[in-house]
Amino acid sequence: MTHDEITFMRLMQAKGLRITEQRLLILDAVCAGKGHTTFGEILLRVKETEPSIDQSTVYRTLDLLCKLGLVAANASVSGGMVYEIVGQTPHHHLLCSLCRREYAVPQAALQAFFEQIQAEYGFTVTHKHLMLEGVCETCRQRDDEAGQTG
Amino acid sequence: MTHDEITFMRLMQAKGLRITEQRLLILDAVCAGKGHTTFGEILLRVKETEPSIDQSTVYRTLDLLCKLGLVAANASVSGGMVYEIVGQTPHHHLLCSLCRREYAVPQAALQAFFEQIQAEYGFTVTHKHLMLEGVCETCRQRDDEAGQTG
DNA sequence: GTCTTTGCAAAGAGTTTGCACCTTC
DNA sequence: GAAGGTGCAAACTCTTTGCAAAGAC
Repeated sequence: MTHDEITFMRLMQAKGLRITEQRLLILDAVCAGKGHTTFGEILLRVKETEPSIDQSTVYRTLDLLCKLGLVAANASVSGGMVYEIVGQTPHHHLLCSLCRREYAVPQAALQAFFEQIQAEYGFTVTHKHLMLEGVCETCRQRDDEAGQTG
Repeated sequence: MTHDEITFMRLMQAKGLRITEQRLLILDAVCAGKGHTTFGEILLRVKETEPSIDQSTVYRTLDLLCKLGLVAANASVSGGMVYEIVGQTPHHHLLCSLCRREYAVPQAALQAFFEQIQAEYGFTVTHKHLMLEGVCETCRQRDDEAGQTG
């Protein structure tokens, strides 16, 4: 069990909601994708195991999982939605705009920054999955080398 | 002239593109909305002056303005796109999830944080319009009071 | 006069909804 | 057995595209 299946079951029972094959499959599919997973990827993965599953079920279930706080939904750059399991430790992401790779950043690294915003603006940041775009070290070095020699 | 209309004209002429009534109107509409403006708001504002304008024109023009670097497009939390004039000074936003109000934050306030990310992760943040969700001071105080008395 | 841009309409993605049937508890 | 969940199909929103007419230079 790679994810909080027990948390899921407990939450469901507490709310009088049914635990179904489909819901477990969809939760699994979100877990299987490290980092942010697009809707299409989740649907594809779920359909591998159970082809009869409908996209409306996936949408409804993802919505439910978000409300339960097990999954976080974010609007992706391309317009669609991306989903991610909310782990024990809140964290954020660095997305390299060149290689499209994602790097996780623990909440601790942003804590000081959030506190500064709080102090200066009285604004309490509650953002759970911040996505910072930029250029990663690998890509930057590659670019630097290309620039030097050219 | 509230915005870089001259910059716009110069850019257009340099690229051999036509300066039209519609394009000026759409640029105005993006300027008129402080902070992030949704597509719907822009369309509405433009239609007030010129009802015959079509949404496809607005989409095409916004796309053009983005390519010219005059407007920045971001995926909003609700899925649609939001647009904003790219000013001289880069800045970011605090979005209150309770009152939906937006607060601008100068780039300077985030500089130290971006440098920390650079130092710790070798990652150069290039994000131009960061959108941080949270709770603003006004809403937090209201909630605090409600919580105390209740 | 030429080439770009526009409005219209229709198509295309992505997402939501209504409903009859099925499943979980 | 009752309440909730699923699949199907259709609707709905947001965005893009093709094309003939209109407009900028």
